Amino acid sequence: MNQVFKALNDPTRRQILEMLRERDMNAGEIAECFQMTWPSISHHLDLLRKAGLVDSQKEGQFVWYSINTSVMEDLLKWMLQFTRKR
Amino acid sequence: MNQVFKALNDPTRRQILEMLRERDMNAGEIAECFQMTWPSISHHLDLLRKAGLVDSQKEGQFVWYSINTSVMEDLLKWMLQFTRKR
DNA sequence: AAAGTATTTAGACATTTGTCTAAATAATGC
DNA sequence: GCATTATTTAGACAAATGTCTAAATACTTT
Repeated sequence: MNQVFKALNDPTRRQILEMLRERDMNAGEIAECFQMTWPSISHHLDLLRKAGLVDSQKEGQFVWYSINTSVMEDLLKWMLQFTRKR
Repeated sequence: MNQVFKALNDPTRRQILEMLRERDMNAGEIAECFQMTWPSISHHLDLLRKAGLVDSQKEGQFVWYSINTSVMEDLLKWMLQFTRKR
């Protein structure tokens, strides 16, 4: 869970998640959406993947990224404890 | 929203929130639950307060902290977008 | 096999973060 | 008013983080 919170604690990574919510994207497409070098984006994707928030799959020269909502659902459960009555 | 994610990105602060979910506590009570100096806990409480996740109220020499779930609900909304079908 | 495209790895560097100690502020009780 | 208790502020410091440039890896096309 620690890794999930860590991964979400960056605006670039959260934006990547929001983009992947719409459709799967390859690393290059993602990088082009930001004014940041490819290695930086690659690093962000790595953190998201390690946190289990995205999956990656190599297809030819491209690496496709997709969102993995199951971890997000775990986080949701953690958060729900605060909104329910004590 | 940035501040909220920042505040949640620390195990001590998350534990404080979980404790405050059960009951309001003063700063000293909270500090005693951790093997950490009071100034460190005070700093964590400050970040939680600035993120809007807790409220504080002075009463005599004590400062009472309580959880504020409205910000947590905003976060919940952000998160729900990922679990719903695209 | 050589050149080109897509992506990651390695290493450096400045900034941010979490913790500490020491000192300051504020309320209470003698 | 002085000592005691509760809490915060200030300042220092090591560790973690986000970004960059340069180089490496892997696949494709010629």
